Amino acid sequence: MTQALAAAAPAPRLLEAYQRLLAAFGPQHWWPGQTPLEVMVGAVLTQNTNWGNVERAINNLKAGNLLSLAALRALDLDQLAQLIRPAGYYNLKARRLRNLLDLVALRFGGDLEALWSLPLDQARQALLASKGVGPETADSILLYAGGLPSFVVDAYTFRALGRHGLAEPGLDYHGLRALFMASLPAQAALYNEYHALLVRLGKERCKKGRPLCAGCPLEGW
DNA sequence: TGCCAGGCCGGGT
DNA sequence: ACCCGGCATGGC
Repeated sequence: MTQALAAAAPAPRLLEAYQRLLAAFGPQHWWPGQTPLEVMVGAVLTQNTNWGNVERAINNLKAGNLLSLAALRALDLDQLAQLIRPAGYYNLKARRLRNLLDLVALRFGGDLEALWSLPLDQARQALLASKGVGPETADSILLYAGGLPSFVVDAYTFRALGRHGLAEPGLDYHGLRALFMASLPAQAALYNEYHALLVRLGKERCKKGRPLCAGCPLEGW
């Protein structure tokens, strides 16, 4: 009974974990990007890639005044690839960006509000239909560009929840996302901060470079 | 110097 | 249903 309850009721722990992280690290002010389009571009560019490299790529686009739907779609694939080269996987990501930009232009008439206005599941499916947009990229776009309450799961989330026993092992992306969304009120501001805090936690390293630091906000709890 | 970073896809078992 | 290789740059 006690065990069943503990396994079936992670909600209070997930909320308390959030409160601890927020108390320890403070607000993270995500996403680091000013416009919805910039956030979308960044979401693709940051796939398996350090954010510092993404910033270089985005700065290239900004420097050319290219950070608009029309300007980006006017580039040919090789030009785009060279501009985003610092972000790595640049040929691949140029195609992925093009797919996504085409989706916005052709299916939504270039109006992102038309995308955000859909029911969450439909907006998510629309993004996932774009080749190169997987679950994390889709949820990042929905949450950080669209302001919709779609929880973002990433590698840090898996590690943190596993390490601290906050979710049963073996949950996949969908399972973990569903757990968060069932455990927390559906508030974009909360999801925004929580994911950012989990990334912050993941980036924390003790001085020896090991993944678990003394003084971790979730340590021994 | 090697390893890693806010994934995703396609092909093979 | 998993498992794996490919994709690429820059920082530590």
